[in-house]
Amino acid sequence: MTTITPAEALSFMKQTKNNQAASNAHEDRFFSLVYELVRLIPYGRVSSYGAIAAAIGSPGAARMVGWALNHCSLESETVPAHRVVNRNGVLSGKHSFKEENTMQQLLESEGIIIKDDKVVDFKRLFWDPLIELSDFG
DNA sequence: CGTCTGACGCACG
DNA sequence: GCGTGCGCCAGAC
Repeated sequence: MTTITPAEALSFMKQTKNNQAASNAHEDRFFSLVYELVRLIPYGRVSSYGAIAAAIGSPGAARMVGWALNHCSLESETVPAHRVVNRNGVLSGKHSFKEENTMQQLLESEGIIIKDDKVVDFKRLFWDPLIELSDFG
């Protein structure tokens, strides 16, 4: 696995933006970028599919982010996929984890309160790559 | 091929 | 604030 710094992530993001024409390369990077970016979500914080998609230069590809995380759940050991929820803070991906309540337990173990499959105080805990990483640009 | 189905998100009423 | 409809793109069939 490759652990990257926020600054490197920003660099990736910009590269992706410029490479939108090269669909193959872009497609290859899409998965990697999703994983790299998700790894950057701090402990005890959460982000959304749409935010991740937008951050890697593919706004509107939120479904692809979810698809990438699900289809390649092999990386679940190294990618904190449980920290990615939908735009409402709902744990829409909980069914793809090992147990029905695995995702919730992982989040709760980080101090995040979950009620009715929804992150309590989601607004405050939300981590937007485009905003949080801009400090390093 | 056409169609349906998603770990989604936005516009609209 | 909530339900509905639609756009989105990739895969399954």
